[in-house]
Amino acid sequence: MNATVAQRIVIIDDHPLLRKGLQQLAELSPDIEIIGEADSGPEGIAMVSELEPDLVLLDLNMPEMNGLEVLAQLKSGASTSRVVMLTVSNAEEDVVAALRSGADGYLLKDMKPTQLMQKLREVAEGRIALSPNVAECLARAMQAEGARDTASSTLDLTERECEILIHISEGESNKVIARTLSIAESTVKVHVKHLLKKLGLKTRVEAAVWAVTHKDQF
Amino acid sequence: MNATVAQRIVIIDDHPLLRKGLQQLAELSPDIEIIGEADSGPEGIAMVSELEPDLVLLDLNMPEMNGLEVLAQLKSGASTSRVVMLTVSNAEEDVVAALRSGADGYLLKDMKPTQLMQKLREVAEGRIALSPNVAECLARAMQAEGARDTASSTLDLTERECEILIHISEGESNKVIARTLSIAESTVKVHVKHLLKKLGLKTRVEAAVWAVTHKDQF
DNA sequence: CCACAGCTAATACTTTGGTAGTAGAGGCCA
DNA sequence: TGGCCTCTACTACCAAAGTATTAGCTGTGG
Repeated sequence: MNATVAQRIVIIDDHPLLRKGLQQLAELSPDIEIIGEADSGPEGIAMVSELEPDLVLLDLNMPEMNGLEVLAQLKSGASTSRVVMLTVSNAEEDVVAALRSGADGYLLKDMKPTQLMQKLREVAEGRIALSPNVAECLARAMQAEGARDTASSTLDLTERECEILIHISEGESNKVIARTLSIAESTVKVHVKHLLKKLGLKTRVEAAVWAVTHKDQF
Repeated sequence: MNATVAQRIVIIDDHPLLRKGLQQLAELSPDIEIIGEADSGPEGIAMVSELEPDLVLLDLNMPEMNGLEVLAQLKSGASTSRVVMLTVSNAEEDVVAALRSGADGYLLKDMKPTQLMQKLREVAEGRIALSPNVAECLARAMQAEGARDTASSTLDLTERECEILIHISEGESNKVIARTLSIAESTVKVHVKHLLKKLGLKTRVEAAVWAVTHKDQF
């Protein structure tokens, strides 16, 4: 293949210790060369646009700027670098979000060093690198998504309904909601009835629980 | 001081990369020697009882066996090793729990290597090592604790009340709860009234929200 | 201009929730 | 044994929630 030239890699990770570990590992692999390290998102983005590495290893959990944001910026910019997430989180949401945002791989930090190097070589060949667990995780996410599509799909609450749903989730009664919004209680009831129908629920208690567990997505 | 002999250290952490980083670091410090590595709690406990290191570096988030459990076992056993948590989490609860369980330090993995080494030397001198942020975190925890003592303090729901609270948080009506528990609706009402009083709430909606946000702690 | 969607409001009615007080059965502990 | 707690259950009453129907007022878009 194209193993004649070493892969040029940039690491974006706020953990110096982990960066040291990767460096040491790279020294043992002639086909892999670490040409830059950044310990924050913004710094990493700058470095990537300057060095144009073949591969970016990107941590998900960083202070200041989230890894997913960094990923989005890298992928929306002019860079042609491939980006592999290297993180401790194998939470479904993170995996799915990363891949949706165009990540070229998702590896967990608890991999064995030799496995990790192997995966990086696979990425160089154009493949998508996934830790073993992550594949399973993806499968579950797909299942969950399927279930969701059959059930809900209609999350088109009006502004007013959203507003009232929030008040419900704070334990307020129709009367109180009416007072704080300066409308009649009967009006609040109408909105409540509508939002219950739209969410496929039967009582405000279910609505409250739904609201707190699905916080941001409505 | 007693810097004539190198500190003998055991690392318990499931991240090989991080262990490599620490090793490399230790090679540069003549007064620190890593005599063992374990990538799981049980393995680590066995290793500590065998090697009797001066210091144990212990990760908090590990599969199989939680770092706090490992800490508890180490501290309850015959070992005289000092134990320092080395982790990514600076969540208040974790810090507080670790120190309560007898940890001799709490360091974050995003420390600079030189700082880390310095902290380890401090531990050797009998001091408690804390990452800068952690101290602030502790202060907040203490404040929160004070507030809690004045406000709640009475989380002594009976088994039945807990059970019913869970059903409420799943949106079930008193009637349904009664049927599934095979008791009268009037009895359910009694339990609901009691748990509302104990939690200082007014409606089942508030109770439902409280339950989902405080999930495990009741 | 008309149709449509969203917000408003009212009335009337049923169901559910929450409070208060009383009370019996069983377990636990001093 | 007597006191205390938990779980059970009832009655009666009032407040809150939810349903159904009707309807006026806006603004947007075909």
